[in-house]
Amino acid sequence: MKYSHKETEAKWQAKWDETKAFAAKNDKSKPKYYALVEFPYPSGAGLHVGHPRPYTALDIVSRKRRMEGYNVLFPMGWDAFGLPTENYAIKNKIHPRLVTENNVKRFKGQLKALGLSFDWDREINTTDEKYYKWTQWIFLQLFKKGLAYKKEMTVNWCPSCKVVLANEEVVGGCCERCNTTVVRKAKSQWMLKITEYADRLIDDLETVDYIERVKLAEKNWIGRSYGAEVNFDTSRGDKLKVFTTRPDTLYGATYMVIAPEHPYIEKWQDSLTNYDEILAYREAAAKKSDFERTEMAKEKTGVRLEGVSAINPMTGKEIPIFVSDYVLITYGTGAIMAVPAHDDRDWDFAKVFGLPIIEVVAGGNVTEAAFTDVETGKMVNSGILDGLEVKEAKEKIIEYLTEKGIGEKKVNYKLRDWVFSRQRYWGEPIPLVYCEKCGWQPIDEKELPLTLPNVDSYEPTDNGESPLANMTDWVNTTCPKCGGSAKRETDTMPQWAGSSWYFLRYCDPYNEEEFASKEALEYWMPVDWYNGGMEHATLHLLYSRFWAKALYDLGYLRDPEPYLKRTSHGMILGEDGEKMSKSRGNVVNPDDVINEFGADTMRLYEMFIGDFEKSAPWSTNSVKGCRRFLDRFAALSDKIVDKASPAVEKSLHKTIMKVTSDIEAMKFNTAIAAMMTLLNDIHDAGGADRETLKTFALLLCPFAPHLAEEMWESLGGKGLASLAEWPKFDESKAKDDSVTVAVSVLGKFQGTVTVPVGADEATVFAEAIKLEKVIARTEGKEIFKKIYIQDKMLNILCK
RNA sequence: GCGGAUGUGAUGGAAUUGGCAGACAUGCUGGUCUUAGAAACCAGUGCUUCGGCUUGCAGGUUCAAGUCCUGUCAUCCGCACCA
Repeated sequence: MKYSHKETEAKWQAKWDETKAFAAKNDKSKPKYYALVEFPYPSGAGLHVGHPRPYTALDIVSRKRRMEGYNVLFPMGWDAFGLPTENYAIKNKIHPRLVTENNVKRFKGQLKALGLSFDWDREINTTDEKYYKWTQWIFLQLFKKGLAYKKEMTVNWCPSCKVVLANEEVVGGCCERCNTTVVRKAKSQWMLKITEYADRLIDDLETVDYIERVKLAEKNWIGRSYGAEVNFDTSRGDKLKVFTTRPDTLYGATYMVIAPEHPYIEKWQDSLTNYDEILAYREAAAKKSDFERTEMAKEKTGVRLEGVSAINPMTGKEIPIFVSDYVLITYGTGAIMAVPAHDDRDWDFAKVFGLPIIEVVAGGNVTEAAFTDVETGKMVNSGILDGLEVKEAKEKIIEYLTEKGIGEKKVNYKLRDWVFSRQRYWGEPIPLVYCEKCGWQPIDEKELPLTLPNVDSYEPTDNGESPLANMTDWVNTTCPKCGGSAKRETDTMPQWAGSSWYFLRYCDPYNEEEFASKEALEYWMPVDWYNGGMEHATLHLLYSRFWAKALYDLGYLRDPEPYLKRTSHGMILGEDGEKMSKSRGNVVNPDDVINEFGADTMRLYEMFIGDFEKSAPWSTNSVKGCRRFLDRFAALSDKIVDKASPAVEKSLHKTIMKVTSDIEAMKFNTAIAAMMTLLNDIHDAGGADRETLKTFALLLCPFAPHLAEEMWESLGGKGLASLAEWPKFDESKAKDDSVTVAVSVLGKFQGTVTVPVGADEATVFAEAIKLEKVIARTEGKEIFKKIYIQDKMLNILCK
């Protein structure tokens, strides 16, 4: 059989489409399997060779599941709201909807060319009104549940995009999208209370099968830490509250620090003799971006509050209070007790300001550096805690503080609430109106979707309002509660909104009454296997788990976790080993590869390139190797013999075993290597029988489906290979009858002997002692021990 | 600084529980075919002074270490004053 990838691919893609071979049926008699890949943002650049890697991997899993008899849901859609489209639209004066349409068309064509077995009948698009109706609806449920609130806050502001960015969108102090340095700006924003779910987002990780690094990334991002809140009396007669994870070191607190934005600065104004100096420091801190602020981390700065001091509750000593930007207003209480002997930052600060460093945990040398070890030290200079270990001291002091009413146990998180407002056009309108009398009111759910009006210009206004703010017709409305005049919210939702629940919509994509029917959700959810980028572990993954939990709490979902299993793929790098980028000029275009070598080769190579979880550089030469394999496979149809040799039969069963288990373990590269070995074996044997080749075609089908179908058909296979039964192996046929056993003398390898499988030590030894090298090594020596691992090795010890 | 990962031939990478390091592929060398090239096919391919030596480096545990332990170096990624 001559292999022409263009013909073969066109033929089978058409056939799959016609027969709707991969449509997920609502057939509840079969066990379901929901495989999910992250839906792409349809950018103008088209598909990138990085995209097909995760898609092909889960396509392989999905195809195998279908062949194993599962009812498989493997859907695809478009996460199409977002900044690049809007920026492109502004620049080229095209409506973002049109830009999106074109990009989707391009992406879809490219994905189809890869022969991915998506159920295109369930395609969704986050910018579709019928879709974002439900994004808005879910937002309203969150609002009604008290999970959305408006807050005046300093936000990350990108002066170029003129948009507020979430912390997660700020990379190295710069806008994730345009790389402009981000500044801080006060703005009233809609926030979602993801922090209310912090504990559950951590604790429920125990119930799911995520790869460890994803769990760790989420845990670190949420950053839960246990400690205590302690109230310090001040000379003003009020109390200054701090959070600390080291209450055990309380005796060593020799000063306190508050954040520049701390409200007590105003409160204490009349007592502060250097108020102007403090205000000047605050202003200087506010001008710095977060990035500059951390850049300055090496040098500690600050100003002492003259006129107010605090009392260490354990020592009774008066201690000074400082304002310094190394304390953040957004974490804990915005104030700390400083223990320079046992905290690096406090130590640095104390050195700059000549503050006392009092050791309270023995074990280090606090004149040299802070001693922060919590495992080995013993408490000293600590009154009631003396002699205790750190852990014991922590418990005892918290008990004491609680009893005296000075403090209490407290848990804190690094996770912040989610800034949910964007001053942009191309996003879901937030379905709320503001009434002078009634405050913020949700619009009537019957009015959903609240659609994006057409505007003349998509550019944000200079004062940072969304372009929608200029649409007075749209903005002015009536209050759903009192009927009086009211104004719509003109901010839109962030790109993360649509992707926070899309996996639910796939279950029932055309439902106009609900975001998905309970029935569909209960059949398909949760997602059985979700693969996606590592970069989403702390963003999309966390957000969508949060929404799923909120919907669960509201009774819309049966399970509190949306994904049973989460895996992550490595990046595909350029041939030079660097990240692919236009500026480096090392981008490989998938269209070219498909055109020259075919989709099957592309798929195979993407999987053969290396360990799925690790990044790997592209190599055009290696692509050829995959094509060569397919050519040689196709040529097998000319090498049909009546009966396969025993060697081929054994190789076949070994390969079925290997491919079957490797797919489950995401070891696609070794699965392919196993099939290459089978091909070599058949080749060496001069061919194989029809049934062996048919089985081979089925094994290859998830990886290179077009050629596999062609082969299957030419060998007389019935129906589609893609829907045939997954091959079974016979373990007894995969077993070897004889095995080579390695022989060592004193741990050094000397040679091998071939013995029947399961041979005992005496048999192996009898053969081994005939080896020349073994004779030379053991001659005239006393053999005092033999170590034999059945079927593997024999080690002879002599002296 | 903290957290995570990775170091194996010329290259991408294989190698359950410690048990023949280098599967599979690329590249390279030689050959067959061809006027020639490409393709295809066949043979070879870690290094070696032929004793041996080899999984970043240095130790250790073990009959046996790429794999376990200690230390160290390098690279990549993420977070970044989170008290």
